[in-house]
Amino acid sequence: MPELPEVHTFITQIKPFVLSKTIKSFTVTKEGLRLIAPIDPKLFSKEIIGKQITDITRHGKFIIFHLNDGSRIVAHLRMSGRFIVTDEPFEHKHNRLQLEFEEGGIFNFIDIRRFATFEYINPGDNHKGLSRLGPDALADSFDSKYLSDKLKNRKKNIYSSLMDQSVVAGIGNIYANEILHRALLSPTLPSDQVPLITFPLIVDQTKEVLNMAITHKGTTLIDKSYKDMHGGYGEFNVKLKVYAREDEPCFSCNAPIKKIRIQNRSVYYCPNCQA
DNA sequence: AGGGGTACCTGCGGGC
DNA sequence: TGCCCGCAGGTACCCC
Repeated sequence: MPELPEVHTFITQIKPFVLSKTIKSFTVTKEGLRLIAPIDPKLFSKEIIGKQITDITRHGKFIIFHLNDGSRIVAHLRMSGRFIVTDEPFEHKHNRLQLEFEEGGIFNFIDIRRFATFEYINPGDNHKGLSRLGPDALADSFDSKYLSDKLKNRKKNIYSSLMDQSVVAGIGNIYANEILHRALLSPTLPSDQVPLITFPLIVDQTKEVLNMAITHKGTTLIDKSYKDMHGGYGEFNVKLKVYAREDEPCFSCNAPIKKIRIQNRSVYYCPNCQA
């Protein structure tokens, strides 16, 4: 499940094969239609063919392909999306859409569950999802003053606040669990009751966990749903301290890790360390 | 306004 | 073996 570090890894891996290349053709399968906007493949093609990809950036988990006329393609991998760039057509049951380049190479967007998105945005136009985002979790503007101001009147629990993309962009379930463990905070603590002195720790641990995960090319869980572009697995799972460790001993205090449900998601924490 | 619930999908593992 | 159920979870959108 791609969160910020996995998204970052995909961008880094495809950049050398995609940057400054010109789009020659666009194809989408019938099942891939629900990913794209505009949904008419002919219209989509018309908007992007002949344009050059000048940059690929990221805000939270959104991926932005910048085209040379100021237009953009905004993509989101959601739970199961991934990118693979190949020399030849890539046969895969869940290969939903492809961009072929004049200079050679094919960009493939694989997505088993078809929750991912791939949207063309005209120059100067807004993207709804992007415009709702708070600062990127790795941006300098995400600091303890920002976070404490943002949360001081929120009654919702701290776990939900960290997962709220309009508060901070890029944190998903796995890393929210890990960040709270390292900041010694109970996931159920109301945001407005987080001690002021703890905010620098939350911010520091957020950046440390995410940067560490980037170094390890992301997290691959037992179900192996995440692979990088070369089919490699992320290696951060060996560093996970609470996520998916129900009943296993806490590495700090040996107490069994507890699993609870918040907002219909599995949340893991040490009831002793994170009191 | 803001919070809660649910839909969107597919694969997989567990229980019977 | 096979079927059914629940789980995985990011975001949009509905409703109250």
